[in-house]
Amino acid sequence: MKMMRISDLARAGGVGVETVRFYQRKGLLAVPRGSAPGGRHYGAEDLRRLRFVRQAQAAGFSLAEIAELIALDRTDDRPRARAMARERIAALDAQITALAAARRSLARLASDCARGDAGPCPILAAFD
Amino acid sequence: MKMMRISDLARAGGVGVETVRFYQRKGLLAVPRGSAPGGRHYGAEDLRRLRFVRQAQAAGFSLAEIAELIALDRTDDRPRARAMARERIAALDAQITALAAARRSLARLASDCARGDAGPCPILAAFD
DNA sequence: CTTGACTCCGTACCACGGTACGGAGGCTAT
DNA sequence: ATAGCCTCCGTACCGTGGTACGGAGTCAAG
Repeated sequence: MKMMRISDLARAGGVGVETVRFYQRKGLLAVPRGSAPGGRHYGAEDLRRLRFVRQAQAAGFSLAEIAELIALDRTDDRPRARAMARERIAALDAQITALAAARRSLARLASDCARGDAGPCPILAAFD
Repeated sequence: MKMMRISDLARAGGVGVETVRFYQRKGLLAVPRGSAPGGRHYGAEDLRRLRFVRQAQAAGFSLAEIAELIALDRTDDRPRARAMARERIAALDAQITALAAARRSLARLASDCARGDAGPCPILAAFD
């Protein structure tokens, strides 16, 4: 687990080395202790953070918001954390609803455009 | 309905004039017949297209894919239309599943970080 | 002690989806 | 007929989230 180099961290997190460095610049990941050049580079905590960033992104947070969440974690600012979670949940609900509606429209489109069907394949009317 | 100017079309479609022009450049919207400068500019068909673009975007299609869909509509290419719809549905299913999972994690986070609660508010562990 | 693999660091570049700006010209009302 | 608002058109710029590149340094193995 210890003595990970940046390339190991990147691989473990499922991203590229350049992406790790990009996250470091954005303040999402700590840059390894300036000294200790030959010793440890990254540890379990860094991987935890990297995974958090990816998951939070999947939840729809922007990198700026994720930076804020990390700061909140350090300061243990519960009210703000709660607020951000609630806001995001509301946005997620709206998004899920919209995607489900789009899915229904597309399913209808796919069946209307069935191979060899004589009826119309009204792509432009798909979302009416 | 007739004699819409670009600003009317934009308003009706819920976008800015510059966005309409951007879509025209991308081939998503027809640019008004070069002649007839004082006469009609845009009609119901243009608004239909504009609305289609926005809905298709909401369904997760990129603008390039939307351009392809419009071309498919003109050529009535059913197999391809079906394939694109099916592909998008699969992506949508994956995305909806991921968002629902994220939603659950956030709901747990929000309740764990309840105001005044003495327990931990483990933001970084939210997605474990 | 040189080669190769790796690090750090800065800068530049990319795709996507817009958004803004400035100039030339046209329509309409005063 | 001139002001004001609109159109068209090209070009430039923006934020987001990366991705690539080139140089300088370090480290271990051959």
